[in-house]
Amino acid sequence: MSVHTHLSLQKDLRTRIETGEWRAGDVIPKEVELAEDYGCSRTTINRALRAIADEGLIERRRKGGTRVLAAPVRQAKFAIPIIRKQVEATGAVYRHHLLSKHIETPSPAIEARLRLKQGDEVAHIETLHMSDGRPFAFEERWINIAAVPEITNAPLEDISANEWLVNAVPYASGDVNFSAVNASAKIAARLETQEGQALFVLDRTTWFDSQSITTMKLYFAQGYKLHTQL
Amino acid sequence: MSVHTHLSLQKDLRTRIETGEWRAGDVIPKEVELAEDYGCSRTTINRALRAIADEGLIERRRKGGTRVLAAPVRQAKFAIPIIRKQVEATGAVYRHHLLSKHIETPSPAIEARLRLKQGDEVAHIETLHMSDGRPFAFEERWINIAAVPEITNAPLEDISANEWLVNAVPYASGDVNFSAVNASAKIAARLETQEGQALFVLDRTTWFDSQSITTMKLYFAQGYKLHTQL
DNA sequence: TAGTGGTCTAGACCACTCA
DNA sequence: GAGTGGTCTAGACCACTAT
Repeated sequence: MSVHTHLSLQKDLRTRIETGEWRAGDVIPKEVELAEDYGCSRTTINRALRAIADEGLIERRRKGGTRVLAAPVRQAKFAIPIIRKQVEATGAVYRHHLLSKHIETPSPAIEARLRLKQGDEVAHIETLHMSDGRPFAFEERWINIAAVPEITNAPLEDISANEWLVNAVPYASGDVNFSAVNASAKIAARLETQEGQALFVLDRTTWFDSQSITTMKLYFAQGYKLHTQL
Repeated sequence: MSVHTHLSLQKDLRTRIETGEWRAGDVIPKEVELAEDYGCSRTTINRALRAIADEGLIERRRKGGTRVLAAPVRQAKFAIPIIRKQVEATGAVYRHHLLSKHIETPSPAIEARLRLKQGDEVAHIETLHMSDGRPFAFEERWINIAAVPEITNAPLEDISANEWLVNAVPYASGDVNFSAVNASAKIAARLETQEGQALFVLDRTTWFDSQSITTMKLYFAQGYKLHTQL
């Protein structure tokens, strides 16, 4: 093994791009040449370049070579943890209150979001998530009973629907939207704020194996920020 | 080469986890065994497992083996493109208006955010981004002149500060926050909405080589959603 | 101390794509 | 048709860590 690892190579190659040695649009040397220059195997160079390409810094084409991209599309990554863990990560004590749970015929909007057949019923659940005794987020959720019939017997006083579902259907996929809304009177009361207060909202619909599981809206208390680094 | 590729292996291994053949907490077979089972080399198995580990589905430890994680931390990825491209991607026509540009002594808050020395000056720029003639986002930005002196001569009527900076300092890193705020009277007027309207805000500070470049707040017009898939 | 993943290597063949 | 990246292989040694 030479003195280079795929990580040190990544760092070095990235630097050569960032300092402008290789400018946007330039074709950088081919793998075989880089391998000779660095005195390592082509496999290792390849791994380093692949990592950089995944980040969007370069673009690679067979025969065309490897190009530095002009406007790297910045990708922000957010972790979407279970709410309990999100609260506990701040050092606060988590609790949740099950405010209501009904089995009902969904509104047309919910029926469409979950792509239900007519007559399918949903569990409609309202939960308040607390951090050190103060409201952290208000959750309104609808669950496709046909997909998860066990929900009707779940002990949602002890474990939040959020967490129960993650355990019951851990590897689901889904759509996520973030937006801002003015608090309605009802939601303002839940979150102990004023009607009209701007709230950060997470809107999520979850699927497993092309069957809809649940759709939910999570209204975070005033002042919440979603943070990440680039 | 066997019939397996690292991609087909990834898919197969993922399925075995998602269907519950390997449950949360289980240790799955070691690389050498999987290589024998699938009739491929350990290198290929390793690559497939590494990819799955990057997604947060499994956890790998030397000597400890590979474990299925209990609560996979879902990672949402968002692309953060140049605003012009974001608008144009919807098929709309993009334009921007430079509302103001001043060289000034920063407020203490901005000074702290950019970690400026006392006496350092900033360019304070206000821009309105338009989509098909309607307000799309209002941008308030402060630029560290010491870091990017060329900004004082940049033709910001023709190219938005957003885009100019991406070209001038393409490979910067930074912090990003998303939040919700009520529109002030001034911002409401810019975005042609009402005071108090909940707005989705992107708050970003950018660094290059541990020197601060710029900090900005981007207020999106009413109804904006940030979307992604899991 | 022993077992498992982390990584590197040299060589090979393949697949895409540019000219 | 030829050049470049994409990938696989077999073997090797290393680094971490569980027991």
